[in-house]
Amino acid sequence: MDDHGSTGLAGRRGQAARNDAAILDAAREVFLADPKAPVAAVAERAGVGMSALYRRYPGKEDLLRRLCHDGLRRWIEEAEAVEAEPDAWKALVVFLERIVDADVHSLTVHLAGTFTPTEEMGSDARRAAGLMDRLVERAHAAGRLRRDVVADDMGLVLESCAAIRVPDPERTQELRRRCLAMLLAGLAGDGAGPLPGPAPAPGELNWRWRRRSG
Amino acid sequence: MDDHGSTGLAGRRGQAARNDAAILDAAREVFLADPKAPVAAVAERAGVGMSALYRRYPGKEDLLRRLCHDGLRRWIEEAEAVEAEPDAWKALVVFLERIVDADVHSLTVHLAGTFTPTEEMGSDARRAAGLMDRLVERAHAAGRLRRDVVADDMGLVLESCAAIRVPDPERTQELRRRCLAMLLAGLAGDGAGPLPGPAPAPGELNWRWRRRSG
DNA sequence: AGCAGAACGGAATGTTCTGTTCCACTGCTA
DNA sequence: TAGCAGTGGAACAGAACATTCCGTTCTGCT
Repeated sequence: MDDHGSTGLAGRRGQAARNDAAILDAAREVFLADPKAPVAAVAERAGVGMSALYRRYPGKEDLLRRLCHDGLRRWIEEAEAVEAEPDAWKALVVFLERIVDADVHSLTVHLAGTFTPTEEMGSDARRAAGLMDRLVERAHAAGRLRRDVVADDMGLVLESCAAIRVPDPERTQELRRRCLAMLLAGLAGDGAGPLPGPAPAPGELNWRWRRRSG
Repeated sequence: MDDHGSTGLAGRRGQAARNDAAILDAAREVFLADPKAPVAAVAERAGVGMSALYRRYPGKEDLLRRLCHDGLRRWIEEAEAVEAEPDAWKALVVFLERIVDADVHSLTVHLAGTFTPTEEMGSDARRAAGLMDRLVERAHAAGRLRRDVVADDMGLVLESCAAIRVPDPERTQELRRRCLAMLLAGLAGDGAGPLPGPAPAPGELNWRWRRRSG
């Protein structure tokens, strides 16, 4: 059976393929705005019925998991992409900008806790942490990052930027960039005094990932 | 009828007065953690029954409103308190630290949208904005704040810090302080380049306050 | 041309969750 | 000591939600 090109527009096959994407896009938008949003909201936003959704995912949790895992993979992808950049500081900055622009942090952090994670997600998360470590280490070695900043502080930075949200998505992105710029200016060079408090410990900001104790 | 001292510990009167505070404290904790939390969670946390709650507030919305308005008043209080500080930069920093420590920003911003605001709250909000303007203006005049930062950028800062949250409240406060310090270091002096994008417009970050259009 | 079934929209269903009310009880207060 | 303000917690009604089901459409293959 020929496929007429897998992403072609014609026929039922194309419709289905387009729905695949529409559902994922809608789910991203809806669940990023409110992680507890009802499934029906996703269907409505995607312009499809409930059955189109349940044909693809056994349940809500599976959709959430998929969304989160996709975000995690994107994270790793971006982190690997900037490793080629020779300027360590620029690599870090570009990476953070990309994560902030794509709203990947919310995807991987705020969605956690709404589903039970796979083992593969666990190992991917470890891999991601390793990449972040290296990125920060390089920036330190280049002397461009203030010394009392640790890799897990980047979690603080991303969490801060992801918190900015206004109804218009494009404006949201602009404001987040502005927030990131303020943080970066504070991160570079040595500030007036040392940063207060113990630095965030590894995994401390990912508490939503911990298995529910109830 | 004598009162034995209005906050005294003895008897039914004292019990009631203590419950007043317990309910407000519990409500703050619960609703800050999740603005959509059920009322029963507040009662449980406060260690009281439902009737103790409904005797004081006609409904959930009234409790939320009260919480938010209290936060707004606290905001104004803190802003007025630092006006006496002669060092403009220190005034701004101390103010931000106090707001972050007391988690007042979440109270006034994240709770909005869960109730319909009073007119008095509207005027208080305007008053608060005016105080922020003056605080930033002073810091600018003293040359301690980078020139392309506007008053509404403080909303960005507070939103960022308020987003940091871990299960332990004290640790949360430490991490927020750290986040604030990074932002302040970036805010002081002129950074590497100008801040990107149009600065946040007045009221742009308070969109939750806008009346629901549905 | 004609059939088998993949894909779909959306209403129906059963269940959980929540705001609010109600009632019997307690122990100050006057 | 009589009365009632104050209370705990169960009961209730209705909203919200994930999931299922059924009738329909239209493609892809023979």
